[in-house]
Amino acid sequence: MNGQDLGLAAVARLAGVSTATVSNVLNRPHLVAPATQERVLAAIDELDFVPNRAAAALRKGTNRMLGLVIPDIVNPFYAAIVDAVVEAADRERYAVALCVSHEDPAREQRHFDMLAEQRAAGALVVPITADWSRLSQLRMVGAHLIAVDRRVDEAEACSVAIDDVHGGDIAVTHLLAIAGEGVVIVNGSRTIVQCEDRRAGARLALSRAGIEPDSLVELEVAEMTVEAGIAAGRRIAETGAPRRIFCTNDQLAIGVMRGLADSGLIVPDDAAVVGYGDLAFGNDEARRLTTVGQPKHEMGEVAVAKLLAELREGAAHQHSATTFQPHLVIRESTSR
Amino acid sequence: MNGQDLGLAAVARLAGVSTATVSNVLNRPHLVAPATQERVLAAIDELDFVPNRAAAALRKGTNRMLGLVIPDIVNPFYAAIVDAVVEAADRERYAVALCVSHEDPAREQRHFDMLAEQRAAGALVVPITADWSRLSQLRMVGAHLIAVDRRVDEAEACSVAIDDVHGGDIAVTHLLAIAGEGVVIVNGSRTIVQCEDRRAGARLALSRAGIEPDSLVELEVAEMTVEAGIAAGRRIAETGAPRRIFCTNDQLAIGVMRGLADSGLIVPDDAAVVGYGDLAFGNDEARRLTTVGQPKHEMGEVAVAKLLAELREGAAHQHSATTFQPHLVIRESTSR
DNA sequence: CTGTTAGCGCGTTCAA
DNA sequence: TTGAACGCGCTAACAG
Repeated sequence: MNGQDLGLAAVARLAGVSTATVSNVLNRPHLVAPATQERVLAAIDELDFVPNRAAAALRKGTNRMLGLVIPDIVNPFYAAIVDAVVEAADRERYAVALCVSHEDPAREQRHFDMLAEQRAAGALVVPITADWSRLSQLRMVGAHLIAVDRRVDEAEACSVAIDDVHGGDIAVTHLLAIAGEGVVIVNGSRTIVQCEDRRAGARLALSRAGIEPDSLVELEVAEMTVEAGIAAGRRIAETGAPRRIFCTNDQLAIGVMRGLADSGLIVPDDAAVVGYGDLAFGNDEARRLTTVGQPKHEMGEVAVAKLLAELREGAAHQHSATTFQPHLVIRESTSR
Repeated sequence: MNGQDLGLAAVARLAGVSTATVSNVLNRPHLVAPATQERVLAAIDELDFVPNRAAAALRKGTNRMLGLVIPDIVNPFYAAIVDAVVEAADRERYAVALCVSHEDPAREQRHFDMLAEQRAAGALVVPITADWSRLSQLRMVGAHLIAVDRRVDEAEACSVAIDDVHGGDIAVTHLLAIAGEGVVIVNGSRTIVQCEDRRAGARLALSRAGIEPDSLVELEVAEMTVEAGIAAGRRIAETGAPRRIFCTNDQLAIGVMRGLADSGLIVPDDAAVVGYGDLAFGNDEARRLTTVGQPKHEMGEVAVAKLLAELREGAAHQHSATTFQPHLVIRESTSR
């Protein structure tokens, strides 16, 4: 056990072969005679040889590493994506450089620069703005990019995203099957794409059911938090708004149920509530909430798969955009 | 804007200087005359030159990258640590290679191998076993290791950890100041170090108050979940156990409050409950829960600081173990 | 202050 | 099937 690091050469010397042969047993074992292989492996073991990826990266111009750029790691939605990506990458022996942009474009830019300098083979990115051109520097050095949780023109790049319109659709379609009149949506700002899409889906569901979409009662909240949900729930109870309620995330839904309870309205008896996200919070209210589940893990896995495919295919590669369909997770909050 | 990558040499040629000078303006600008610097920077800009870290890493034998090995990323406790680490590393222009061991030693080993091959400058690791010797391979290639959330002998390595004994102590000391008789602890398996430590702290608090530690009523649960907490809460209500309750994590505490409520016992009027962790769940029950807060962010930051210090100091470095003191976050669940 | 030079460890020709 | 030799892009001496 020595701490020195003489590289292939030392191994080659000990095994009585050339460095090329050592390199071959490591990377293209089929080209080396079994006997030689064994000798080399023994030498590697003997010397505790650890291949130097930096040298390989320099030589090959690309590194067995990929970047993952997300806006926030504490958010369980992104955490789930990170989990999936890291696992898929690990399976293929890729390192994952995690970058958290915190919604700061300058920081995001620095991350791209860094990944470019590392000669990362590619990057999975949840961009904080729609300005895809900022990603050009990564492109330049041959890195490949996949947009995650964002749909991007197939001329630009591969992307994976979740169909939020469909999510809103199935949520409200489900509500419409429950006895009652009218539907209310508790939504965040419509400037957020996801919020707008979920709303569009809700209206679509109404239309399909032969109901005027404008009859949808809309409650917009500034922050999509439990607190805002509570306030919304109270307002719904007080104003006699519809008792079939679609909340565009789970926190809002949990809050709404509380707000309703404050006014003596019990879910699901007096009202039906659907949330969105199906995030694993530590409480069991979430376990009672009917919600729209997103295939986060699958999205992460496919993102990695797309990236690796793009690397493999080279110039022949055709970008593709995959959209995942969310699914309804039916639980107590709508069981009447 | 070309996609080619001719390196320092191209920049040097365009700026009419040598490669060494270009390298200097990048890494030691103070050694270069301002005028020259400007010319070089202009050339860099002109060619969209992106330095190649792999080459630098090869040359220097170490990479501006550090590994972060954790058991689980979906767990908000680790997510918070990742957040802190990534931010601190980013500030120093270090890339962070995230590895998730999923409690699998073989996988953890692969991660270490990979980090060694990448010639990561160091790694922060939450080891899944106490077998510190397995980390020797990383050591060998000059990587430096910091143990996170684990206390390690200072002869071995630097470490950062949280004093769970103290956490149990302050939790129960707080409970003892509330009117009532006896204390019950709802705890996970004592084979888990954290659980055992929190219990020890609880007993310590009793002793200090002149109470026989064995009077502590102990409820052990198999899984530290909300469900288990509910069951425990019911049991407490039924058996007339003490109404001053210390739960060794927040999920248990939330469950206990529910279980008590099922039997008509209202917190804080009929019982006082303290949790542990102060994790940001999406519900506001957590916002009402008195709990033991852990300085997760600080721990992550200090871990990075220790690593960078170790890198800077070289052979002169003395390992150190820092223990963070948790603090009580007093909220409604104990306000009587 | 700047240029010259010599590798860092590896992968990949091309010959043998 | 194996070996010799070159160079990937950069940094660190050292010289000027």
